[in-house]
Amino acid sequence: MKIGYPCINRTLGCVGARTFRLRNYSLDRLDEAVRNNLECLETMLRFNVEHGVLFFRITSDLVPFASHPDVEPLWVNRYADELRRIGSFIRAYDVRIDMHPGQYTLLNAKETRIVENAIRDLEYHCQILDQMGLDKTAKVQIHVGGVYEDRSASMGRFAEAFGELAAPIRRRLAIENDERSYPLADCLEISEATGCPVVFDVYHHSLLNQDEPLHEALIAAAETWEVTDGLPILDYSSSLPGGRFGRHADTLDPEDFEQFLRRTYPYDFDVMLEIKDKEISALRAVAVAQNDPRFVG
DNA sequence: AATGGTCAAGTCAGC
DNA sequence: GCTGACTTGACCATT
Repeated sequence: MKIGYPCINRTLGCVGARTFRLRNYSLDRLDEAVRNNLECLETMLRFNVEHGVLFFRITSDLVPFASHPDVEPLWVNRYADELRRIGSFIRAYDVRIDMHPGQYTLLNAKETRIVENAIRDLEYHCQILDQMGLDKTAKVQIHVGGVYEDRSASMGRFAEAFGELAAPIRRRLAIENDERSYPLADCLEISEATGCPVVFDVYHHSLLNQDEPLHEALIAAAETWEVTDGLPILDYSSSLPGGRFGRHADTLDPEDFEQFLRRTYPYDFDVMLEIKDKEISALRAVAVAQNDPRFVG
């Protein structure tokens, strides 16, 4: 069990997701942003390794606008050396990596233009991981998408689009249960049809479920992972006290996390903490997990 | 230097 | 049919 956090580290001074407004786009600006982002990524990875955090989500903004038609042909191959070097570091310290494209990446959209954009976006994410020389345990996790007033047809469109993806993309994908449209049971059904592993989001599951007990849900999700996919990934967070539906907590509640570790014992997985204060919570989680025989840091 | 409006993209609820 | 929430960090124009 490795513990990780997504994309950003506020303890270190660097900004790892520098971007720019598209109207201000230039090759110089792109270079400046990407070189800065890669340097910061390396700094964050070093910090993580020093602190027992061996799981990390790389931001989708690593190369801003990477799947934009004007930008895409320029960036591929442009940063290959840097990506290879960072990849070597990741492999040397056996760091688990994932990426998580945003809400606009919809494989099951009805409009072909949207699906095409989604595929280009997935190509970008996979290119980054490929150029780092990472195997398929480095996952790109996405949500199933919209319901479009017909759940089963929309799940069918996802499975169909998935089947048509190029192999280098298909092998990296994982689907995650969400909190408003597709609960775990739907993801498992899609997984059955596609072979795509399921990232189990504990918090989403608490908001949208079919009353499965935690350990049952955990086992079912874990069974969708082949050995070559790596340890199952689990997204952990809790609700913001007093916050609106679905809001993530500002910081880790160590007692809640300790209870979570107890309740999931002895099942093994890598834990991504989706919590606002990022590395602060990750370090606290690492401290809590020190006594757990599953923990690797 | 600080502030607040705005930013590629889509869906869905609410009017 | 249209508008705004969703969620959220960073950019950038304005002061």
